[in-house]
Amino acid sequence: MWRTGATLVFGAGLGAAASRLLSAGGWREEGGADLMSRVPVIPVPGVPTVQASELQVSPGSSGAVMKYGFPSLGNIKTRESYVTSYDPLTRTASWVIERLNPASLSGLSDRKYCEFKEDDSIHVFHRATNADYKGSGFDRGHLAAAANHKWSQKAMDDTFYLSNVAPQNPHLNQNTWNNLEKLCRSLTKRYLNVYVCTGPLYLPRQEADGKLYVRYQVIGRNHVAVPTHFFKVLILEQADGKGVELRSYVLPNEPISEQVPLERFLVPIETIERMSGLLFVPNIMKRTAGGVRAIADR
DNA sequence: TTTATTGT
Repeated sequence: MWRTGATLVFGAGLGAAASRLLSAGGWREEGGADLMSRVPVIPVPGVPTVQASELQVSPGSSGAVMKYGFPSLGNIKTRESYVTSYDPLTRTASWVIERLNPASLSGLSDRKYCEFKEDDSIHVFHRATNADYKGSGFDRGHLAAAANHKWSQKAMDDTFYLSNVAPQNPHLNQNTWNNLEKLCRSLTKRYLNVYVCTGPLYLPRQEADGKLYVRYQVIGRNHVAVPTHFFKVLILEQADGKGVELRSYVLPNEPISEQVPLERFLVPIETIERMSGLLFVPNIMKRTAGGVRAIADR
């Protein structure tokens, strides 16, 4: 069984497909086959590539990884393998962006040389520690995945900062979430670059009194927040230079049968933007001539 | 293969 026990309810204005996908009773999709025709894989025609000189929103030297802009502008950190925004309240990242291509995926780096470590750049009041996770029942789930950065041991090491980690259901992490990470890597065979933005979500649920509450567990002495869900936004650059495509996923932080196809978790990017407080599409539109075209349920 | 934790 993979459906959520709790009822998920979102605010007005969500796309029909999204509200159907996330409707009361959990994640069972009722739209049938035509749901897929109305959801994600968004073609973005127009400018195929953007020159580095056009980058203006990038604080620091985040470079090519941030080509499509920042989802938010607080607590930005740039590491060897990713750029991230840290949320001191939850003791985990708001989002992490990485760029995958065949070069980033190949190399001799090995996670056996890596250890999860505190992020000393974060104030000790707001920092997760390994002790927080120990015995919690949750995995230290990577946001930017280690195997995405075999090109450099330093790059792989940097994914082991606990600021790039969130408490994740072990079954989810080691099965369906792992499969989603593998899918991201396999897409580098068909696309020039795969930009991946990953983060936690803390979604409201309807409780017994009929009202909506955001409720999440916290673990350890530092009260590291356990996300209710995780998102992944993929920006896929076509190799022929014709433009980019978007795909965005939301998965509940609970066991999911591997029998459930990943397509079942596709959602319109606007759904993630509303739920997360982040913005992706304005950035992408700024970076492309044609903008985001024709999403049926937008 | 990659994702991990726990115990010795």
